[in-house]
Amino acid sequence: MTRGPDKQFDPDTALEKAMHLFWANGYANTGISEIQAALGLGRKSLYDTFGCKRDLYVKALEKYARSGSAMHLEALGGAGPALDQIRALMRDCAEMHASPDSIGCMMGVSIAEFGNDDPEIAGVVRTNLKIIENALFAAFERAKHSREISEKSDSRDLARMFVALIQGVALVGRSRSDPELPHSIVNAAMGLLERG
Amino acid sequence: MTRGPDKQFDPDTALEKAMHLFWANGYANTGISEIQAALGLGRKSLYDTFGCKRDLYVKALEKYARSGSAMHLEALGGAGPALDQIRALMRDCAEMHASPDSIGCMMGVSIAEFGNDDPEIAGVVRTNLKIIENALFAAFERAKHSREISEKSDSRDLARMFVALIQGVALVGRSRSDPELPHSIVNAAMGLLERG
DNA sequence: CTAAACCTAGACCGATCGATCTAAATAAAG
DNA sequence: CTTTATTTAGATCGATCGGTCTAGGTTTAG
Repeated sequence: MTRGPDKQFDPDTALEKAMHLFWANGYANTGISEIQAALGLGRKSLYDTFGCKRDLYVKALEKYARSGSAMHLEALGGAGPALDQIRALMRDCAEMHASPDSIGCMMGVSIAEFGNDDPEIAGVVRTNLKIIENALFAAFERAKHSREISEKSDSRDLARMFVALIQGVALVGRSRSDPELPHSIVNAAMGLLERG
Repeated sequence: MTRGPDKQFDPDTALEKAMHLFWANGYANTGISEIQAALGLGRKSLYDTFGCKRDLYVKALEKYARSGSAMHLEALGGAGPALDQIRALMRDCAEMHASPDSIGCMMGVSIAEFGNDDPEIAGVVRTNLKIIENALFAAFERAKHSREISEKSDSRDLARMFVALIQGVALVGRSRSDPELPHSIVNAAMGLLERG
């Protein structure tokens, strides 16, 4: 039997705002007060709902991983030519990180900040990257069988290379060096893939 | 006319140790006390020699950039088949980041932590990545003219893609996911390059 | 010797951090 | 109504941070 009002805020919306803060600024450079202000919550509500700062970060990272995985799986999952799907995915990636609003990829930011120090965080990142690698692997296998790419290609290696490329694109996007960079990178990769 | 003893420590050696700390742990997660302990210096000597923490970080980042640029320019600068030089460079990169001791690339770590917030830091990173891109560009141009790679290749795009790949390899190296990943990534890239 | 420059060791300061706690307001259940 | 749970606001705590400062030791120049 519950008494009193339900939560007057949506925990999932709040978590998403926290996710964006951690994503943009990293863990150490995001203060609890900053999170509190952005979420419009009292300190007690924050701790009651999400636990300590690190727990909140893990929840935010898991949320990012879920939405990222879903996005990649959707892009690579349907019917139709696999190479087209891969190309579309990479072009979207380039487009996103060519924007002056790009803040990179939270997976990459998390790796940079935590490396392998925190086992749970490292596990979330590894699992997510592996999911994307496997989705790309399946797509490359389909592309190979339908002769869209060379049969001499190693789909596992290609999948891993494209995961690395996505991380590279996100990184140069975060650095805001030159909006042309992401497009150059993807152009080169797709050109090689289509000719090789 | 100087009086008293010369510095009883080598500033360059000390800077290199600080560089490794920042490289491994990032800026925010490296404390002055930690640096002081690693360098074996008194706090006063530290501040007299290198200024505040951020100035020390910039000096460390510049040192990293110098040595990294030199390494890449040396690998790509000599005579001989350009494609072989590129392959050797990438294999070395994979080897380095396949090690369980890999801590990734300080450029990538710096981008993840600072993004575009600190203009001076962003400038150092951008300059360094541009130097490497240009060295790769020259190598790809040579490879193209000597028919080592397809004439249809865009050397500028390829150079940028390989910079992104290097950053991607370094990132997965820092995450210590799987020692095979860096080799897979480089195998795929070199395979595409040699066939495309 | 004295004087000056550099060193280490460590106290110290103000600010900020994450986290806890209290108090008052609010809203739903009975 | 009362009761209970949740809310926001904000005081507060101990720890840690970057940075400054003082004290005392050491080495070199004159």
